[in-house]
Amino acid sequence: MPTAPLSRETLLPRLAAHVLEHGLGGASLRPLARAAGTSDRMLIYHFGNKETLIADLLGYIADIYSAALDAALGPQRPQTRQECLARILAEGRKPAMAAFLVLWWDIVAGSARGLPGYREAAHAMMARQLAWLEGQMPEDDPDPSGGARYMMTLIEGALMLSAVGHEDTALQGLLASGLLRL
Amino acid sequence: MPTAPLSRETLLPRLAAHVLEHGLGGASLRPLARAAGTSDRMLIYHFGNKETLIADLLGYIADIYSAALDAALGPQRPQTRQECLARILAEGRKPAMAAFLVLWWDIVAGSARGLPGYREAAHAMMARQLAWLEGQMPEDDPDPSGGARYMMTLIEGALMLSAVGHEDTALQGLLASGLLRL
DNA sequence: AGATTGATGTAGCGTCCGCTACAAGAGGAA
DNA sequence: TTCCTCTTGTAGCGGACGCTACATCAATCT
Repeated sequence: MPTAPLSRETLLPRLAAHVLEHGLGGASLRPLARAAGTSDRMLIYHFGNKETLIADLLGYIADIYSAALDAALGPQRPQTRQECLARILAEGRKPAMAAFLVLWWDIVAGSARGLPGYREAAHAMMARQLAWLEGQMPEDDPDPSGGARYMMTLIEGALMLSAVGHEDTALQGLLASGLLRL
Repeated sequence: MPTAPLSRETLLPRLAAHVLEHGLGGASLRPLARAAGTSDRMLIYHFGNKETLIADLLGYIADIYSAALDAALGPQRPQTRQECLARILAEGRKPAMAAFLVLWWDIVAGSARGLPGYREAAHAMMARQLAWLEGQMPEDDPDPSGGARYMMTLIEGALMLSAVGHEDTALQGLLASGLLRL
């Protein structure tokens, strides 16, 4: 049985799985290497240094996030903004999304602090989500661009409030917006 | 000249200043101690262990955040939701707020990940901000409670988008909400 | 006075960190 | 064959980490 060749491309999926589970903050070379079935020595060999590894990893995670959004596209568009929001909230409640969200706040924090690679990855992921959301807007919506950005702002605010235990505040905020019906 | 006595109370302000500048992620005992004019040995002596130190520090930061909000209360309430939002955005653009915001995303990330003390501090800070916002709602507002939560959700979403370089998306989202006029 | 307690310094433990030096094997090129 | 390059293993460097052992000194209490 030949051992699979190791390269950036074969390593990144396993590294991504590890940070999705354990976060970016405490991600150090030796645990990452163990999760990827190799050694810290080889991670440095393939990526040059840890900073590049993390930047590449963030780029890869942005890519698989895009792919997940593509896969989530339903066959037909919602007919109202309310329906659109309901779909998105349902999407965000999927269990696979939970790990992603925890990692997401790591990325936002790194972006706000200016860590190399974080802002680019976060920006790309949001841009992708915005494009996806625009594609999900009702066909007869009077202002799909503004509407998508409005919903985006609301959704991200609700997610943040939920992350700090203010699910109720988020829920009432969405209700008061008129975009959510119980 | 007698040296100032060291205690949790005298240490916390200096520790808070340090994490406001350097973040929570890389906060380790020796740099924290240097910033507070003492030794790692004494930090452990006063707080027991690092986890308790961070939890106490987060609580203290939540307190000074509350005090900052109190100080920001204007003499008279705004008369419309638009004016209310404009005030809050102006508040958030103050330079002192910038360091706070960077730290805030650290706290949100820790809260999402379940680190001890983070969720409590984040929840308290959001609760305080929500109360402040309710007090800022126009006196004749038809639904101050729901309106405050709605604006809160929008504002936090806009802050997050700004943190990842999507200031334009946030701006257009707020414009599309009708709560912001240029 | 003698004993007790609290606050602090010095030194160091064991562990993890990112990274490197060095050697060795495998496979292709001359 | 003889190189040479790519890939990998082993070992370890210097430093930071959280934390502890131990001693000291001043203040307080009996």
